[in-house]
Amino acid sequence: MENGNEQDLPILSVGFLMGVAYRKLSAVLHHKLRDYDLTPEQWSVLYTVDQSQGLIQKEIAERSHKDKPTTTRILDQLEKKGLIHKQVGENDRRSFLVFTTEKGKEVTQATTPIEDSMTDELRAFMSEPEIDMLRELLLRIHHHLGTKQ
Amino acid sequence: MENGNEQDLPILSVGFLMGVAYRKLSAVLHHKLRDYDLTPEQWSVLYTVDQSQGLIQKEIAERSHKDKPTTTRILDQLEKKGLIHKQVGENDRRSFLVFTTEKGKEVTQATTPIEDSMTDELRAFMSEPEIDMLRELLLRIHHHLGTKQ
DNA sequence: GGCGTATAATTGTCATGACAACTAATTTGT
DNA sequence: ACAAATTAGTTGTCATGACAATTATACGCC
Repeated sequence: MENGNEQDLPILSVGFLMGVAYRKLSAVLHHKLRDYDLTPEQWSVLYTVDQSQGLIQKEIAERSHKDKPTTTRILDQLEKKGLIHKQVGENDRRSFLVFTTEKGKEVTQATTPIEDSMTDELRAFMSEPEIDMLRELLLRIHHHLGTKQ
Repeated sequence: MENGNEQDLPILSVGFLMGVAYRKLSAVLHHKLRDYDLTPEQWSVLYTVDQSQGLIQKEIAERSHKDKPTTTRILDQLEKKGLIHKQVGENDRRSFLVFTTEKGKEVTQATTPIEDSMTDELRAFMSEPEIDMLRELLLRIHHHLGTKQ
């Protein structure tokens, strides 16, 4: 039936367009990850942990751009799924060092190509320079709008 | 102290960069709207209703790119705040026509310049052609990745 | 005209994210 | 060395968004 997009997108501000585009990208990735019982955000945290074993949660939060409560909860879920484990820090008993389990390493290996394939989705309708430009503009927003975090 | 962004952004995929940029834009707009007790998403629905009085919820959902449950809940809040009111449809008693109240019209008038000013934030570090390009690329993602909705 | 299907809206559940408050451990300042 | 301030992490609440299921009404087909 193709709803047709008759009057489409009355609000054209960059912020709202970005919300729409972001949710579509997330939905596509979530769908691609369906066999692994991982959300896109869980994937990003798992990947971060896998790349740098033994980070403390604060560092994971910074690298995956989540606040501390969100990071705690996502790590809880990854732990429940047996993908990561924590180890109390020796120097600082307030913190935990986080590592991927064997299963976590396997899942990361299996899913990283899936995340990579997201760029291919974009290549279907964007040139390589356009993708680079988009990435650069998003990074610029990230670097200039940082009030907090 | 400026955390310094030492190792910054290990995940450089467009999807994750967009999530980060989107959350920053939302946070800035939310902050600008603080005096009006409106979230960015509530604002977008209020604005949509104000622009086209008498839409049914399904149409509001389409235009603001939210699903029906989300639209219901945001409208509930706008109604609780006295910014909109619903009216049972004459032709179709399943649906409601939604209108802004006087207060809703005033708030929309007062806040629309705030939303407009978001683009000025971007102009601080992006040229006008870059902003146009960004908007166009986001729209292209919107139009090409539409599995559903 | 009545039954089956489609549609508008609501409700419920879960994940994420923002924010505030809190606990426990560590560091600072004197 | 001890109190005050800082830091790591957790918990709670709320808004949003995705998804599934439900209710009530309307439509279509025979």
